[in-house]
Amino acid sequence: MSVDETDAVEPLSAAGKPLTKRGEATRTRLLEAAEHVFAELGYHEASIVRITERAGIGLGTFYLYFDSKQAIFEALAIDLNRRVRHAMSDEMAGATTRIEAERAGFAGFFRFTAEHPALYRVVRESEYVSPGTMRLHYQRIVEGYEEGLRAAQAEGDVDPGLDPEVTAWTLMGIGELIGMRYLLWERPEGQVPRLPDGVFESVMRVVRNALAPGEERR
Amino acid sequence: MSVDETDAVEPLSAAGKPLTKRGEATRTRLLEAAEHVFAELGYHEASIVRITERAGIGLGTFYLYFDSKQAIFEALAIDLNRRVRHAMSDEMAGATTRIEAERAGFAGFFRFTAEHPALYRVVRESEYVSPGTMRLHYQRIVEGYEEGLRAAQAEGDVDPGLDPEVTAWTLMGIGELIGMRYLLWERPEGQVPRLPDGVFESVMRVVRNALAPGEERR
DNA sequence: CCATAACCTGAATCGGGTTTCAGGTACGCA
DNA sequence: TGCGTACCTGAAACCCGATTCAGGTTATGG
Repeated sequence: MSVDETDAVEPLSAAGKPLTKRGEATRTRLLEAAEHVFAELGYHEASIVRITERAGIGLGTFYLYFDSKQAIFEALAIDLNRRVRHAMSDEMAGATTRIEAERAGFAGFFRFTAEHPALYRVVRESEYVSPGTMRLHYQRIVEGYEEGLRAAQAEGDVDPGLDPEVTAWTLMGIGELIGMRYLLWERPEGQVPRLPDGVFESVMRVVRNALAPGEERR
Repeated sequence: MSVDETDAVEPLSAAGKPLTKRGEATRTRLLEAAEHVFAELGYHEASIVRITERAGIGLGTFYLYFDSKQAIFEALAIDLNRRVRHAMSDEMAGATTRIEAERAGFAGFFRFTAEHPALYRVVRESEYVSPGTMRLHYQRIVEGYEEGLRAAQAEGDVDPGLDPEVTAWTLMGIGELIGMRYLLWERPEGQVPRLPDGVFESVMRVVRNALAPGEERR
């Protein structure tokens, strides 16, 4: 699951110039503020003023770092995408079988979702704000997934009759709706939620069934 | 799968008065126009003027039928929800085994999605416009689903180790992302798209694997 | 300790869309 | 054919926030 290739990160100003330490810090504060504000209010209710206020920065300063409201939204979406993919692949690092990898990947995804509800809010809303960005998000996740499934099929870990691309999309769909239902809808006042163990195990059972080759089942 | 109980439909004006034939027709034209306009532009880009123009109706008339832009959006979301559930349950009517029912339900869902891309656009965006409406949508679908799975477990058609609620959400997730990817992203210029057979069969294989009790697999 | 880049500021401009309102128009029943 | 009810209309009032701009402030290295 090649996560790093895609992600060259060098912070630039709106004009495309490289930034000094100070500038970079300001840019980061804007992105952090944007994560909270967009997550709380959604794109249209959110305003630049709120973002800059939360960042403790003057309104005009915003435009030194981003061309527009849409631009910071896209930057944030891409940043969240990079971070969730890293969260997943970090977690999967030690896995030996495919099902172990799936379990770890899902765990990483759910953990990240719990800690960063903005992921959902921003990615799902990007469909309306910046469709290309949304596609990028899903495609980047599916890519690695598909690759992993194909390899696991070669190993005999996964039902060889499954189409890796389609299967990758189904698995992503499972993660998406389960996360939405059990992590975003039931959010204990101000706490980071946790997927109930029973739910996680149930999901993994569905996934195991779906992928298992031959007749194994427990 | 009790679809009808939920759906009492009697068209009212914004003031809550019942409507004559003429009024009802106007209301319907507004909803139809809204379906297209919201699907094409999304909530915020869409404007009342565009909706009324498309409906061939004066701007002011709009407010005789709906309190606000948000109100027609919600009405449309609820209408689409009702229609997609009917599409699914109609298709499932003849099925005898659970897997047949799943196949039929998915087919109905995909057909409806292909014909009414507004379903996705509106339901997914309702998360930002009217969160309660979105939850209603998913919950209403899951409800019937869960019930069906429980019954199928009793019949021995479905792995008894699965949690019906969680499983219902995973299946809905599968449908959602597959529909998005293969029906909304690849939309032949102005034609109603169709899920490639290969994709449909692959999805059904995942579903069959996921639900199958014991060791059967083909 | 000065020069010069890099960075910061927020009042004012500007554009756009929802909603209201004051006044018509069509339909159907006596 | 007259009259009340239900329906229709679009110009203008109103609200709101993204973006610009003319001019400060801070850091750094010579």
